[in-house]
Amino acid sequence: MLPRKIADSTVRRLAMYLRFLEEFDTQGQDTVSSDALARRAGTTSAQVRKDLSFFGSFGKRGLGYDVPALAERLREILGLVRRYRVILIGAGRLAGALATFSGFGARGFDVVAVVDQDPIKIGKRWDTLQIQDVTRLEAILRAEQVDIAILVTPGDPAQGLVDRLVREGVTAILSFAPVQLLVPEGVDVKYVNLAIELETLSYGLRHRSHA
Amino acid sequence: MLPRKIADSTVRRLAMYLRFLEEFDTQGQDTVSSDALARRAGTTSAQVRKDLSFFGSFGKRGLGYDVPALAERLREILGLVRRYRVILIGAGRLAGALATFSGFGARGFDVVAVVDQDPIKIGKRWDTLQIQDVTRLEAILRAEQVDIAILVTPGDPAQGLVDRLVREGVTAILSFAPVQLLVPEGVDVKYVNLAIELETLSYGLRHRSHA
DNA sequence: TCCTGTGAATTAGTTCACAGCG
DNA sequence: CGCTGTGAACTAATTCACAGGA
Repeated sequence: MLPRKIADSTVRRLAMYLRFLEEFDTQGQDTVSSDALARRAGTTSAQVRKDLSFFGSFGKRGLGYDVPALAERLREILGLVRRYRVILIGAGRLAGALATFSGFGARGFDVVAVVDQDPIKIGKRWDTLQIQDVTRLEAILRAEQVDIAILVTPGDPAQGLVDRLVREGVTAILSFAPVQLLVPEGVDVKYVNLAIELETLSYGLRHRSHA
Repeated sequence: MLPRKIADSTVRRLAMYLRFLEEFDTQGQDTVSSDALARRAGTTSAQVRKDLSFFGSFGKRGLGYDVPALAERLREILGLVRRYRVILIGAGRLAGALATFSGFGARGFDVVAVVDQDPIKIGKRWDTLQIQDVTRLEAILRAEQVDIAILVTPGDPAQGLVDRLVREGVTAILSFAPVQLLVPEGVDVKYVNLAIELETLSYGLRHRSHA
């Protein structure tokens, strides 16, 4: 039911399936086949069934999957039956966009604190959030019961900040900093690196046009 | 030398290697081993050598790689020997953060236009960029010789906008819209989906703590 | 019949291990 | 020596293909 190691790619697809199931649910569709779900998610029906099979059998042969039931199962699998408390490390423009992005809240992630090192930014408000001094990071992490940290800083200070997060027990980090972070076993870091996405597109432009 | 199909994961690592080579170069280090580069990039020396081997042999046995020379070769491979013209589709907060993010310019990507559909936003300026009406999209794409489009809209209008981009010959798209886009063969779409990153972290939190 | 669930087959990606060159 | 370059071995991920239940 909960096997040793599920591939990251599988987990990401589950999150996508959930999104599309919610869409189908809103449209009042109460049943869906692996094929329909696959088409929506840009994959194959076998992939959908295999992904789900790691966690159990949720479908009815000849019929497909019950949309709200499967959605609920995926929410459980993904751990989305509770809300998560998120801290933003860094208060630049990107952090501001993330802080005020209502989509996170809608999906169960609440930004509960923002910190920065810049005295000019500290004290300013973004909606109901006040930018706090990063020197108080440890106190904030404890007081706010933070589950997830989003790192939105330049590369240089990133590792030092991660060390402090880890020391306080944070085990889930989403980093926009363009550096490879060193973390101990048991700490999960996901990277979003926009420059690398663009460079990958650049590679494709060069090589597809020359093909 | 330029083999048929290089894995996306390989291309992304090449982009990372380039970043670290530039770092080494700045520090005046003129030679680097696959092992040192691997350590910095969070991978293995065999992986580094294999990744590079798809494109040729750039190292010296017993010595390693010449830092500036390998960096230059990677820039060629990735197509970063020229600059790219980027359009932002959508003028929300995230787009604003991207538009004014100097990191893109530093890596060869120039934001040359921003469009939006909202009359309140149209005409406003972000630095030197003026937000234009999305109805003029086709004209702008032609006038500005756009290479890459970054889609920063809600999910609903995304597919329609992509269709228009594709019709005008855009073949490289970076999408922040939380939907799967349908594009013809030859058009390359990369996705950045922040909600899915967070949900993947959520999965890890749930399953590691229960292990 | 239709569509799931799943072993088996296949393909893709990574790591090993060593020959060979500087 | 030391470290690259690369087939071969291995591991991971995807796809096939079909038995079997609704």
